[in-house]
Amino acid sequence: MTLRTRFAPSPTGQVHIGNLRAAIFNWLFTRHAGGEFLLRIEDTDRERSTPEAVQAVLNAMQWLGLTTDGEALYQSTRREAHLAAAETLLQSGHAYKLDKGGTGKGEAVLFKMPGTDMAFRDLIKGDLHKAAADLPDFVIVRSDGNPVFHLANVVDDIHMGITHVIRGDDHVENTYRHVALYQALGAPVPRFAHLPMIVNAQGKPYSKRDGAAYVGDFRDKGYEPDALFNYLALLGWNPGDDREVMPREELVAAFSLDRVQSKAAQFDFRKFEWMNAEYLKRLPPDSYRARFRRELEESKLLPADISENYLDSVSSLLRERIKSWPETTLQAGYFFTEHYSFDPDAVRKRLKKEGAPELLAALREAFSALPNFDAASTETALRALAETRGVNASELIHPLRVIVTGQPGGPSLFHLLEVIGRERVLARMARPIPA
RNA sequence: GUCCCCAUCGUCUAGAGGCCUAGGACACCAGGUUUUCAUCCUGGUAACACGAGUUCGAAUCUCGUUGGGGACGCCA
Repeated sequence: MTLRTRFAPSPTGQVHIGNLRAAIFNWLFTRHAGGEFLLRIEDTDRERSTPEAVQAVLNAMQWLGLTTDGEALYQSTRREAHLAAAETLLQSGHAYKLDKGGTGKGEAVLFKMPGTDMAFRDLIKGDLHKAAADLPDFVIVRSDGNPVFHLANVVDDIHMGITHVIRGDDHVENTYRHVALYQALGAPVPRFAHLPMIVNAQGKPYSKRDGAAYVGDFRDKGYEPDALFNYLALLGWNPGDDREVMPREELVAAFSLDRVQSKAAQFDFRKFEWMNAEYLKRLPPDSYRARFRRELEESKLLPADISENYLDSVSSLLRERIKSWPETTLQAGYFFTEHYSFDPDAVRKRLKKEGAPELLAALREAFSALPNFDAASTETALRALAETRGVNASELIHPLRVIVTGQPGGPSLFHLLEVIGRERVLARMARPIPA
């Protein structure tokens, strides 16, 4: 029998990282075992399910590289099968009709629990039990004729041949009902694994109030999908050794459910950002360049007539310093416009300093006399001037950086001067000190 | 309220009776490298919730306490 798992989101909004992690764990587990990973869209809640939300699920999975086997199954197309199962249960005496509480709305179909204590072995939490008294009968078909989640879920899992149900912690209590349904339907009971939740600093379920909570948030903020994947894989699971930055194949090879934590984990944004930076560093040069270009275009920083050479130079200067794309493009502005902004603190500290304007003027003079304007030449000239004036080189370096870039920090100064070029550098050095 | 689950540095975690004066990573602090910021290198602060028991020996096993979380829908 083929090992088969599924991700069964209900498309009622954006994809939450908790759900995403469930998908990731399912995927990792399945790929490790060489089984099949299926997608089922639980769109039976007509009120809340939307096509946009379905698309969000699909987009999220594609962005993260969560490949599925076969077509997605839409639960709304399975209504007849759900109802047929209810009929079967009615016939076999496992279910009965009841006007619960005398609503007058008609009769609902209730599933009759076995009336015995129940137990199942969770692949993550171990042996779980529940007393019969705590396992009441429950509705499987509403009085309006619509099947309820528990029924639909189990019937579809049987239909799809799901062997391992890996889902969120919040379904633990439902599992007894589900097990009873499988048994009453005469179907083999799958293995269950319940993932602990992702919580915020207060120990409550992580929500949008705690920061980026939806997959789309991470994509919009320019984070790397592989970094999110890796970080989430490590939230509640570890390979058993010290590895943390792990390529997809390594994650697949190392994954096992018995190393999944049974306690909730807190999403640590700082560690995630570190992970993201690790992935950025490892980006192959050509993908880095393509991404850099795209980011610039999207933030409207890129002039139409820019030369590929110039773009190349800028991207390699910024490359070694990037932590995130937004941060990078924020730093890139002054390479493409003369209307770059000035950091007020830097201006005050470096340009409004006594003697700075005069030193800058002298330096400008020295720069214009240079036969070549490469990094080595400007550095030599600057240090020579410092020597002559009897000041520390940094007395020239800092004001120079601020007047040319507007920023207190940045890439190697002499190299960026070379990239920007003599003409523009001299022009910038001659501009009045910003207020 | 009832039922269930959980409990190692601030955070993610290693640890399945002696290898633990508890290891790694992020964050933080200090020093070094650097023209700056970042990177990078070195070092440091920091945890077994508490109490009983079992044992020659407990972070690891048992019980209790406390704390936290989840589920209790004709939602999914």
